[in-house]
Amino acid sequence: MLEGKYNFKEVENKWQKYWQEKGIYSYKENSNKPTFSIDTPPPTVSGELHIGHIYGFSQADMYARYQRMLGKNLYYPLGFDNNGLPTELLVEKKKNIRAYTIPREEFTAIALDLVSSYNQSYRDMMIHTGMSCDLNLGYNTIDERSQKTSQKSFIDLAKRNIAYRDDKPSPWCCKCRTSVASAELEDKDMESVFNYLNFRLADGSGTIPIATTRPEFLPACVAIFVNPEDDRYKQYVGKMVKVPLFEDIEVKVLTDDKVGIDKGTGIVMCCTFGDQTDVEWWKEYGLPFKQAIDDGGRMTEIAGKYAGMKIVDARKAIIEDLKKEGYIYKQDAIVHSVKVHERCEEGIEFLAKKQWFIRTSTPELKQKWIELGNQLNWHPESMKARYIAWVNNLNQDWSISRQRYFGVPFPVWYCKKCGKPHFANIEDLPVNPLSSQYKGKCECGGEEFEPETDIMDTWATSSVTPQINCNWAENEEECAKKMPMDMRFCGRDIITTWSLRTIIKAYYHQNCLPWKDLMVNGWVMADKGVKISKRFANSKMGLNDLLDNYGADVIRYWCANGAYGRDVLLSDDGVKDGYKLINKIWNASKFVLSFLQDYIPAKPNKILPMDMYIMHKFNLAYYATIKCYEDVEVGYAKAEIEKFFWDFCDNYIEIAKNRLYKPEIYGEEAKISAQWACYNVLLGILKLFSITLPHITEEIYQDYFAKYEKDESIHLSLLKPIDLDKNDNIIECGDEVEDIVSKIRQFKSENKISMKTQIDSLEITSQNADFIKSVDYDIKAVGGIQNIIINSGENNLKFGNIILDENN
RNA sequence: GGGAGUUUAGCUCAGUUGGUAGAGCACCUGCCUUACAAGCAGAUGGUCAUAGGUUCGAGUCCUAUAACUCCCACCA
Repeated sequence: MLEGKYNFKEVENKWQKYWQEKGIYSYKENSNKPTFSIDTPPPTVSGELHIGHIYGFSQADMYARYQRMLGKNLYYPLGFDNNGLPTELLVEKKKNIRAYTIPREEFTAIALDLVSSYNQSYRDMMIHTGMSCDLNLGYNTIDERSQKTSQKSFIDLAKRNIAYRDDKPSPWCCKCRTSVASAELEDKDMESVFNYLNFRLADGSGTIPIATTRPEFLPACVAIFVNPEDDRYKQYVGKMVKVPLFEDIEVKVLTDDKVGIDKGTGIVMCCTFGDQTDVEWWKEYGLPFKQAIDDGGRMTEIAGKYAGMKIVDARKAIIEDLKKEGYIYKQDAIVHSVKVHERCEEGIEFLAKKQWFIRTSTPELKQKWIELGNQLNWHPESMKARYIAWVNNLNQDWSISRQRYFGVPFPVWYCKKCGKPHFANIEDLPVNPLSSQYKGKCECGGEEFEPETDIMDTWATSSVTPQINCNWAENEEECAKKMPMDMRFCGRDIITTWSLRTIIKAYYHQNCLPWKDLMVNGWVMADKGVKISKRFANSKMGLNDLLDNYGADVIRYWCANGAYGRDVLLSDDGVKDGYKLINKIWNASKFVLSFLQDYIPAKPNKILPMDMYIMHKFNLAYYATIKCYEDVEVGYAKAEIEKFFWDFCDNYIEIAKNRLYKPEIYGEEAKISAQWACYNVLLGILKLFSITLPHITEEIYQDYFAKYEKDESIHLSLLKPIDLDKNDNIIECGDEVEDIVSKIRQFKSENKISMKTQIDSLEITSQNADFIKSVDYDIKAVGGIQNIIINSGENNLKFGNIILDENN
């Protein structure tokens, strides 16, 4: 029997253990139930989980629980993304080491060790927040199965010439010492200086003005551009110009309409490579290649006396010298936005290095991605527009190689003689080319091979999670049967990366969609415009504190907030809201069940009108709630059942309790009727609430209902409406009774008297006089009315005298 | 510059196919009522960002404008 105050800590802990021990959420391999498979996004192991993760996960978990309670067998794994740069950076930070300074095996060992302790804490947190994934189905993106899948994917694509190797210039982070994909870049406003330089014409006939923020690129200057329409500079086109400080370099003045006439001086220097435009010009005009900056962000040999300096130091020194030599005629301080690497916020450079790319950006392919995007069910629908817009703007192939250490190696060796790549056998995967040899000969006769030292970007693995889940690496037939998976959820920030790339891989490998439905959740904002992130992990709003102060059910209640896909502002007040509901559920259940202790549920011969009414009203709420879940609107669903629940407490229980308390007055039959209604409605409410609030509902279910309902857990029970005969007017009539009760309360409130104060008479005129007559005992009891007179006619109430208690 | 989103009560947000503006919180007035004062009952509060248009009728549809947010492009 439920007693005392609700102790969420004890209760949540108890059932979390029970669910794990009993395997309540386990996937049943040989079940005859239909499977519902979820491609859970493996959270990136890069620090602490925060409320932002839980927000997206718990909303998806609610949809998963809904599917489970429709009788489906859930394939609902929880993987972890723990390879690649984010994890490597975490290891470097936590262990205070730099990956490139120690042997790779050593670093990997340290990383694996750290990763496993983080996995454990992530898993625990998922359990503590009431997630219903099957932890036995998990994977790590660094484990053997994932590596095998990623490598197989790579070999498959490379052999079909969909993956290719090229040394086209691509974004490079000098701090992380690796190439990065353009999708991993962010804009950041930086203070800088616009330097106006006079370049001298080679024929000594004068100077031309050029403005630059990056004078350290002068040694890599390969051309000068003006706009062909710019009359000011027409006479210089085709002339040679000496590069300041590097006078023996002479470059030609060319024209291109990408040059903005009113930007800077209207004359641009093209260097290899200051930015994306330089790359394009270099390609288009076949300009020479000069590398001024190395992997680590230092000046190269060609920078002469500046060689070896860091970029910023070289810039300072060069500006000094330019001033000394009289090249600078003006300097303007500006703030401009520059591309930075999202992981470390360091400005990126463009370096030409051999990288592996996957073809994604031809017009035909883009058309395909859009077609596939249109076949996918997006929740909410509006998120599709972001995807389509992104695909339309795709202009670069996807670079997948990274010059880092902790990740999936490329299973490839290059012939030392001709450079041709040779791939590992699929059966041998996973393979690390650094620790194994290529066994074979090259067509050119070469017998010596060089292993690839790069690793794959984390996205190259994260984009094959459906294939990992569906066992593609081991059994292609099984995978073909299982794909597309039913559902995937992710944050709106990774529509462009994770979703698109997973769609691309599924298309290339299985020629189908990776999933049927995609749920895209919004962000938790710490403040207007500030996304919550790991920085907030240890704040008052950190997960541990929230769990400690409020418990998982309250947090989940908060997560089921409003329209799906919207951002939400985190505030203490907002989180508190759920506490009230939990408390109410506890008290109402405790109260109702106290009248059901000696009751054995069975349909009674006679069901009283208001009892019939509340069951019909529950069914209405039931269907409304189900409709919301069908629409993947977990917040609306919660709101629907919650609305009904408060109505049930404040109106129905108030009516029923008189009959439950006093069978000697109202009769045993009236009590049994109310018990039947209470049993069914409370059970129904708990089941629907169990999706949002898995702990308190399980506690109440196990305390009372389990012995009759026989399900091992409320979470394995089936959602269903109460079995009732059709009854057309019951809702209208019952609502009118509630309305009359409400008016009685209003009357008492206006007269500032207690609700229990008696009124000697009430004259009710109603269009449903017969129904009102049939429940007059309920109205009398709940309203404290001594005599009721009921007439047929236009709805109206006439109150008699208030009977004042002389003791007051 | 291109695209997407947002703008409704003091705050956080709902508002389906056009038909009398809603909830929770806060505030105010009452109520110890044999589950719950973390409760109950009731009241106050809105030119639905602005300006036009379509319509018998617009928070909702159309056009324009403004502010904020995000994505992309540009950032010499």
